[in-house]
Order: sequence, then structure tokens, then C-alpha cells
Amino acid sequence: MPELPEVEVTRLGLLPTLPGRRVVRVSWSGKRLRKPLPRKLLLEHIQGATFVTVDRRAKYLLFRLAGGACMVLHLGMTGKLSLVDSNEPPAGHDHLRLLLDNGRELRFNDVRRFGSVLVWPPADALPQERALDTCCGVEPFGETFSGELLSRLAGTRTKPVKNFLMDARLVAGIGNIYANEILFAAGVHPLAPVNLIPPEKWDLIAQSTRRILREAIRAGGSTISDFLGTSGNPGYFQVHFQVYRRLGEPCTCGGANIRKTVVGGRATYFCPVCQVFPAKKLPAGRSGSCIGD
DNA sequence: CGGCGCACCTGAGTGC
DNA sequence: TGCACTCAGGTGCGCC
Repeated sequence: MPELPEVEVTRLGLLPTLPGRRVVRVSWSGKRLRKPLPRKLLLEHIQGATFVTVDRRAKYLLFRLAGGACMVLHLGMTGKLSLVDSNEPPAGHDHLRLLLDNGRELRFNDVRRFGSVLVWPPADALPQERALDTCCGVEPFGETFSGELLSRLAGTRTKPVKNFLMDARLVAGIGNIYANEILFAAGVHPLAPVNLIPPEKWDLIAQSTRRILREAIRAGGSTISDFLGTSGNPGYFQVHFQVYRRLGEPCTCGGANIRKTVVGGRATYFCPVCQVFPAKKLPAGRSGSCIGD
């Protein structure tokens, strides 16, 4: 579920209630996530500590605690955070639970266990955060983000623009859903090699990235965001999808139906009329094998 | 170094 | 009803 908008919506949902709350007890399922849970560090630095704030870098949530420790969460494919009454019976796949001093519990649920939990002790927190920062790509809402920067990052690379946008080391926060939607909004074919994309198209891609992500955050993300428990609202952005999972449906342009192909092993949806290769040098094979229509 | 394919997991959906 | 198979929102590793 979680790309940048879902992670950000989760963060915004936690901000009103989490800061100031103390962690009374930490418990876990015993199952390993992407990596084993850092049990010792959780007990040493998170249990008993008080939340100061929750920040986000790329798709990582940074839970900052008084005293300087930091708990880092990545939601993977199916990770969800919820803030529920501690009497609530635990669901299957609740892998980490933090009992708070107000009787609520912060729960990390992750069916596929592609998520991860890290703890940075106070003494290491700063260098660790710098290290994370350097391996993450540029933030779409950061000051430096622009078409010009994307163009420079693309350089002489030849990979398809969709893979480029989804490469977390280059651009932060964009996953499969939003890569599809952004490229539709920008009118760029997902298979277009990045070295052939002209500057004005990069400007359009940068603008579309910010607009789509902003709209998705405002809509509460694209899926479940039940971090508020039963009173929480689901995300509604999926009703705005123009191409994602709309194989065979008519494009809003009226000129074609949405097609599907595979790029980098991921389902890729596009409109063959709206989304074109850059005008410069048009590669011979346009779009590979497509189904639909 | 860059690009690609696949592995890591579980569950939902589909078709026979 | 049951089984086999495909697919799913992310990341990182090994291979060429």
C-alpha cells in the first residue's frame, strides 16, 4: 500500500496524538520482518521513552524520542500503523506493539513482512540519519526538486522513465501506482528512455509529480489508512486514478483505451494516445507487447 | 557503473 | 469445494 502519500498521511494521522506519549511496554510477534526486529535496542531505547515527533524521509517514518533515540519504520508493501485501544484484541500480523501511557497502543501490522523496524540509539542517531539521507533520492517536496534536477540525474542513463521515477536512490517516495499516474499526467510514455527526454518534459514531470502526490495526500492516500482505528477514514485517491488498474477502460482523452504492459517487472498502465515518447529520437519499438484495447 | 531479474512473504482472486 | 496459478502498493542482491 504505502508510497509517499500513504506514509505521509500516516504521519499526519499520528502527529496530533503521539508526541508527548510515553512508551510503557514494547512487544512483538516473534516473526522476522525484512530483518529481525532489534529487540534489545527496542527495550533499551524505546521502552520507557517519550515521543517527541514523527518525521518522514522517503518512505521511512522517523519516530523521534526524548533523549535522542530514533525508531525508523518502513512499511514495505503491506505495512500499516494503527493507534487503537490496548484492549482491542491483536490482529494477525501485528508484528510490533507499543503500549502508550494513555491506554492506547501503536501497532505495526504487516501481512507480507516486507517492512522493517530500526532503532538508532542516541549516540548513533545523527550519523545514521545522515547515512539514510545519502542513500535516499531527492524529496519531491524538497526545495531542490525540479525538472532541471531530474534531467541532470537522468544524465546519460538509458533506463525507462518509469523505472527512473521508482528508483528510490534517485527520487524518493514514488512507487508503482504514482509512477503510472504521474507519467499519464505528464503525457510521457513509461518506457521512454530518460536520456532522450527533453528539459521541458522534465519540467512537466516534476510539476506532475508534486501535483499528483499533493492531491493524493489531500485525499487521504490511495488505500487503507486505518491508523486512527475505527474512527479513521480510508483513503479516497483511488477514485482519481486515470490509468492505474484501468486496463481496457477508455482514457479521458476519448481517443484510446488504457493499455497495460510490464516495465521492470511491474504492471504498467498508460494511454497510447496521451503518452508519447520524446520527439527527439524515436526508438523503433514503441511499447513492446501490450494487451488490452 | 548501469540495468535487469528475481527473491523475500502472505493472501486474494481467477479459472478449471 | 478444492487446487493450481497469477498477481499485489517495496527493496536489495547477484548477475551480465
